[in-house]
Amino acid sequence: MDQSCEDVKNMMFMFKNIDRQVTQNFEKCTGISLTRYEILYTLLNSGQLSQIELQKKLKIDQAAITRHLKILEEKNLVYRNRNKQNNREVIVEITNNGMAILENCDSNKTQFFDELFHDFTTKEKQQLQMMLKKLMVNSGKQTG
Amino acid sequence: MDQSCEDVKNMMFMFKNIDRQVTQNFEKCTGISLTRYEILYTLLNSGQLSQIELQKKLKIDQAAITRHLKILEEKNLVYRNRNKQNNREVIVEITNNGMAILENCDSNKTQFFDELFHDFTTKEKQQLQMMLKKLMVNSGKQTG
DNA sequence: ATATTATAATTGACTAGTCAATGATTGATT
DNA sequence: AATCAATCATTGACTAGTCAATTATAATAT
Repeated sequence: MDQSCEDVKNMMFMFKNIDRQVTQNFEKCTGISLTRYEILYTLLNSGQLSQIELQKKLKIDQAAITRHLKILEEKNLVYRNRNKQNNREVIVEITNNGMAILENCDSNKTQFFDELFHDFTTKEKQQLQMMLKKLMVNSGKQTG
Repeated sequence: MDQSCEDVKNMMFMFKNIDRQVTQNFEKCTGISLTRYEILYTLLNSGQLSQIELQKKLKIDQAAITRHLKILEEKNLVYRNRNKQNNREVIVEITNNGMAILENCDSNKTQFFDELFHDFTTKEKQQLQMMLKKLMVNSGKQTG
């Protein structure tokens, strides 16, 4: 296999491993999973959202959203109520408890991210960000 | 939350999504999962390996390795035999069938990767590779 | 008004990882 | 030689996603 292809494959391998490591470490460090953090954070910024809106923002399957929210609701971190105007929808909202959780893990999270990127310049971070955006678009196009 | 931290969080989010997309698309495109492709490819290049050696190269859990190999063995893509010199070890080797599979998916794979990086310059790819290596190291350090 | 279609959430069955416990074998210590 | 510790593979129970089928509701067309 030619070198360029080998390199790309290697990058995919690294993607997988970095994601796994980061996800694991984030939870150890902050006490909340990265996805559930993301859900709470999105709700904090956007206010009330239906599950489908949340799904579109987070780009994970609706089934996964439903299950996460069930757990977050059990822990009193979100409220869920049917939309009176459209009974198909469930409207989700963060609770005070949920906000407190976000605040609590904030300094851990910051430290965590700082460590991860400690040997990156600001410019490098920008470049990475830009390249990731391109890959998001390209990988999104490949099917559907 | 400050902007830099927000950006980093966003990158982690993109990591997750790119990995998911790529993994999914790769399998659709080539007919084999990226991890199992990686296992076969590693065996092709390294010859016989014990499961623990494979585990160290792929950096995924031993349990996952065992399960993948079981399936690959059922499909006659690898051989597995206890090491006579050390009966704790299982020695794994790719079969001719396994090599054929790798060859078959090769052009699909190449096209797949080309599409994914179609708007990247060679230099950008190199930079990305370098940054991913740094992130691998950094994320590996954060715990154990 | 009724039948059809579309949308939103849920559930079940699946894949691919994790960790922790277990079993078998080997190596080291006394 | 017998015990104790370490190593390797396996298994079971778990998390977090996927897809496909189901249910309930809303919107549309006849």
